[in-house]
Amino acid sequence: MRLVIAKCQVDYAGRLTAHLPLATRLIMVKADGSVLVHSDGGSYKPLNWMSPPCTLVVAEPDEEAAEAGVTAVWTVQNSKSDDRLVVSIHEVLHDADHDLGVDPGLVKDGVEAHLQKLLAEQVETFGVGWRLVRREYPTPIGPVDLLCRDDAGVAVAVEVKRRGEIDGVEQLTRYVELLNRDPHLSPVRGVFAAQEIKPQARTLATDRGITCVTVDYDALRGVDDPSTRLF
Amino acid sequence: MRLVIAKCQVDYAGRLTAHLPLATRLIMVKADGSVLVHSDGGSYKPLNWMSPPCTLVVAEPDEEAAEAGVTAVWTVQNSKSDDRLVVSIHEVLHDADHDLGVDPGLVKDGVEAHLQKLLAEQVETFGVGWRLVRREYPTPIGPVDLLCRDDAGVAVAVEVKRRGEIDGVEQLTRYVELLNRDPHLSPVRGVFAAQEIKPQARTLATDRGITCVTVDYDALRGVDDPSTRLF
DNA sequence: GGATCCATCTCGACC
DNA sequence: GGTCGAGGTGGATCC
Repeated sequence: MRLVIAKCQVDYAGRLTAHLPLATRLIMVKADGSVLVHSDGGSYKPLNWMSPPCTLVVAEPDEEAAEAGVTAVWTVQNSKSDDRLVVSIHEVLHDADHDLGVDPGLVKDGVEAHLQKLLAEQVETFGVGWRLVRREYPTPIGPVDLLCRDDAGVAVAVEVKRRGEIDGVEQLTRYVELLNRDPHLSPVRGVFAAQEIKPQARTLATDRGITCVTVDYDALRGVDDPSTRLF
Repeated sequence: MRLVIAKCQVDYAGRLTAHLPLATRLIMVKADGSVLVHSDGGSYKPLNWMSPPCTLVVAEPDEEAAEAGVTAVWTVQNSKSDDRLVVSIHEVLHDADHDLGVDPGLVKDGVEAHLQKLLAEQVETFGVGWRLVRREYPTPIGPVDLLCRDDAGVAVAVEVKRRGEIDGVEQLTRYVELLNRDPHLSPVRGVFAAQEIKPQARTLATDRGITCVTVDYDALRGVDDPSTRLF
C-alpha cells in the first residue's frame, strides 16, 4: 500500500463526473491498483476513488498544466469500463510504501441472515406446534424468508428483519397477497419478525392483519447449538 | 490526519459484532476522531471503522493481552451510541501525522436530479406531442417528479430514477392512485423512466399498467443546451 | 432533529 | 456473470 500526502486536484468521469478543487489530501494506492482520495474528515467514504480492476499511469503534465503548478498527472483507468480518475499532483508532502500482505478478513455476527437461520431452527418461537415448510420459499417476486404452518396447519409467511420498518411490511404484504393466489396454500397469513419494530411499521402491519413479533437475538442465540455459531 | 501502519487485531461491537484477526493494516485517524482500518485490497470501504462523533483512548494492555503480544489498546467509543471499536496494537511499523486542512468539497454532475432536469426539458422523449405540466408536482404524499400531458391530453405522472427498482414502482403507484382522485386530472397514468430498469420492477410496473421507459442519459445530454450544463 | 431518498453505493448470496 | 436484497449503509435534502 502506497500512501501519498499531496496537494492535488482530482477529476472523475464515469457514471457521473465529479471534481475536487486543489487541496491537500491523502491518496491511498492499494496493492490491486485501486486508488482512494481521502480528506481529513467526513466518514469512511473517500471523496473520490477508483475501484479495481484498474491501472495507474503516471505522466508529465502538459505545458498548460505545468504552468498552473501541476508536477505530475496520475491517470487511473478502470479496466472494465470507461471510468477514469485523474489526479493532478501539485506538491508531494509524503510518499511511503508498505507491504501489508493479504488480510485474513472480517468475521461478522448478528446480521439478518443469522437471525433468519436461528428462527428457522426455532420456529416454535412463533408458537407451540409451528413447523417450518422451508426457508427462502420461492415466489415470482422473490423468496419469502420463512414459510411455516402454525399449530392449526395454516400457512404463514414470515418476513425477518433486523429492524422492522415500513418497507418490510410492504414486502411481506406483496408476498402474502401473491401466496394467497395459490389454492394449495391459501389462506396465508403474515408474520413480521424483527429485533425492533418501528411504530409506523407496527401500525401498518396491524392494519393489514399482519402479526408483529419482536425477537430477542441473544435469547435465540443462547439456546442455539454452539457448534453452529460463527464464533 | 494520523496514519499508522501496525500489526493489529480489531474488534467492533455495536449494531453487530465483527472481528479482525491479527494482521498488518493501515489505521487512519481523522481530525474529527473517526478511525478507519484498511487492508491492502477490497474497495473503498474499510474493513472496520468508527464514524464520528467519537473519541479515541489509548491504554496499556492488561496482563493477559500483554502476554499475547499486545503493546497498546486503542478504544474508539462513539459519543452517541454504544458502538465501540477496539484496536489491539501488536507492533507499530509507521506512525505519522499530517495537517490537511479543511477540504473544499466535491462537485458532482450526472445524478438523478440532473436526469430529471434533462427529461423535463425534453418530454418529447416519451412521445411526440407530449408537454410538461410541471416538475416536482406536489401531492400530499410528496412531489411527483414530472407531471405531463400526452398527445391526447391525458395526464401522466412520471417517476424518474437512475436505476429503476421495485421501490420506485411502489412510489409511482401511490402517486398515480392519489392523483386519480383529483377530478381535474383523472384519468392519470404512470410512466416509470430510468437509465436501467430491473426485471422485477418492470414486471410489477407492467402488471399495474405502468409504462416503462429506459432513457439514454448521454443522448439526452447530447442534445442539451450547453449553457444549462453545470460544467 | 427527524424522515425520506439517492448512491460512482459496496457486498454477499444465489441462480 | 447477472440479479437481488442488506447495510454498523453514508450523505443530502427537506420539513
